[in-house]
Amino acid sequence: MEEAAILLKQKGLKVTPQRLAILNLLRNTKEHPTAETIYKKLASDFPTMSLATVYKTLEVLKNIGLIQELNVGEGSFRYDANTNSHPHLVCLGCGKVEDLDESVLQNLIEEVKKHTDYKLVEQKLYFYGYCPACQRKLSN
Amino acid sequence: MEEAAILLKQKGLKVTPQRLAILNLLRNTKEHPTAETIYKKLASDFPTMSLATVYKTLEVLKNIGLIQELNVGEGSFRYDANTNSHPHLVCLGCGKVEDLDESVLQNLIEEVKKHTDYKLVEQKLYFYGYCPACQRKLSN
DNA sequence: GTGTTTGCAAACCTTTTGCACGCAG
DNA sequence: CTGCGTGCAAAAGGTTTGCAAACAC
Repeated sequence: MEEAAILLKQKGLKVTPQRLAILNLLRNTKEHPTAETIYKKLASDFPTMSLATVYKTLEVLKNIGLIQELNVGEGSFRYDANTNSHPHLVCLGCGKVEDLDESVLQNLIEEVKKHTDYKLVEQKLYFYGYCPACQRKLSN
Repeated sequence: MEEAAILLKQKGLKVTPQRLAILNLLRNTKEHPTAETIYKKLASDFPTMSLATVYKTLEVLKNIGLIQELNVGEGSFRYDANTNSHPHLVCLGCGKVEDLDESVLQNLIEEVKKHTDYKLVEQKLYFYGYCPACQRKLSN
């Protein structure tokens, strides 16, 4: 049985083709797609699947901690199978969303802890700028 | 003439009571209100003002850089007259949103710059946790 | 006076919900 | 078989838009 199916079963969820497809799609991409994007990408394999099912599935996967929801500030959510609340780097030129690593995150958290008496639980960190390729385009 | 009016005039905008009220409200609070909250707070002074006007005004103020829009991840935007893209601290207990200072921000940005070749322009940083008061409530 | 802004209602877009049918276990 | 999951359509919630009337300048 494939890994995604095992993960679902472990959490006591029924393993349906739609759930497998959505989870696998997220686990195999670095693109942080929206619900709409996921829906369209799977439309060819699951022509009858509704957008509501995508949303319901994302909700379930989020609740059991297999994926996380990102809010880059676009009016719709993006989803990520990397559930660390790691920092994201958003390119203002081409719109792509990349990850920054965990080690950077730890340093950022340390810095904030020094300056607050909040008990920190998680964080959503988005840095916006231009990726190397877009920087080159701009300088032309 | 009051400061808010001067700011509007400088940007070539008509100075209307609604605009003044919204801008002043934002400049005199640390609460990061939503459009809805602003609307309700001003309802007693401006009973005929519509929510659409609040939104249109916020859009205008945002475009000329007098306020910024925050997305804490609640499904609605919050607004802030502090236009530095400073980090925010969100209390998971009581929902309040506080600011972290500029000096912390500079350290955070330095750390990220060390690890990326993006040209950074701005950032949206939200740290979630429990404020001291909510920590006390939880431990009871 | 003229063009911008307001206020209302309707439209919009993403996300959520209710419910009958269908499939996984 | 039993109940959870799906698909459809309708609803919801926040935000945006179109347009006529009102107002700033």
